[in-house]
Amino acid sequence: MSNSFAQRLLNWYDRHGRKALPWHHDRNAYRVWVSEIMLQQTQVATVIPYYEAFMARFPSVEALAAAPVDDVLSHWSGLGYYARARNLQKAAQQVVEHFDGRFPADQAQLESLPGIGRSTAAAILAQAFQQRATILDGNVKRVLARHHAVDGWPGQTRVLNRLWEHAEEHTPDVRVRDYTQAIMDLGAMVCTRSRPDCNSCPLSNTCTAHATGEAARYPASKPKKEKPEKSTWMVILEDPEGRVLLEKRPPSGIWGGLWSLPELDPALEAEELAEACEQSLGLPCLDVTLHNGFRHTFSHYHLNIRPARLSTCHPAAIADHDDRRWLYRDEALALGLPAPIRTLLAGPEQTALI
DNA sequence: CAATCGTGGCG
DNA sequence: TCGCCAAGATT
Repeated sequence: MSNSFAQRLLNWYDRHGRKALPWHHDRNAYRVWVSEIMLQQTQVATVIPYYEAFMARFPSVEALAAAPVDDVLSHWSGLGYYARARNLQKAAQQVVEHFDGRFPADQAQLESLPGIGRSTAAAILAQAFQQRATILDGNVKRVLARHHAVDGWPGQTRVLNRLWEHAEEHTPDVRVRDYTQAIMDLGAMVCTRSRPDCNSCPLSNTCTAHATGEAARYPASKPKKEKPEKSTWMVILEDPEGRVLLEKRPPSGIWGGLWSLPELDPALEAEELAEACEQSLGLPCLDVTLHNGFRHTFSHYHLNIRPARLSTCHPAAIADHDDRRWLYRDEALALGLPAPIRTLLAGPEQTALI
């Protein structure tokens, strides 16, 4: 099968593929696993600096399992999808406890670990254990949707199953590790979302979409729906020494497990902030300054953040607690904070009215 | 099955 | 400025 789909891809990979990414050296299951989790819905260039810092701090599955969860989250701060970080540590603890610190070379056992689904388990099998397994990420979906002219949005189960079938049938018995990297690289470098470079593609001869000049039409885009607008008050409560109050967010939901500024009811009027602050936080509010609001865009809604800086007297009335702490701003920035909160705490003071 | 979960880059 | 979406998994 010297001219098979897989073989053409491997020949292309030998010349053009990416072989020097940070998780490509000292390759073991732990390093591959961490990279795969970080790379979920996250671009390679974004991941690289996070990966380097994370591996320096947590060089082994044992180190990760034993670390304080806030430490793990702080290394994830800014990456998004924070359930990945919490699941990562849970899985590390399970690997240490149930598998004696060694990742199982088995699809079902890998999928039993939190945060590892079908594609990630396959990636670990192929990349770390060189075992035949089939991945299906965004790149592979795009390559296969074009090559086989698969109609419909890949978010639909029906379409997804068809893509999985194509992915399985192309997976070779030899050089699976390189093949897995190859098909992702082709999607990232040649079969790109916009302006695919079909002239450089080793698969164009057999590509159905290319034959009809419709490569750009695949895969079908997600049906669009309106994004709801939500609002919130984010309160910078500051004591005379410049310390600010942070609260640990509940483990699930947006920014789960991260620290953030206290939130107040979005229905409140600006004039009601002082009283609401005293009631919900139990501290006297001496002064209120409103700042420019800004909008943070999520994948499925927009959050209008209205910051207010409140001053209070010395906070000795409230001792630090597991989920409530007074911190200087540089200390706060060292915690796991959502990106908008980091901006708010680090940014210049703005005094314009909302 | 559809909704949820972040952020930054890019056209 | 804005919509789309990226090495998906979970509920």
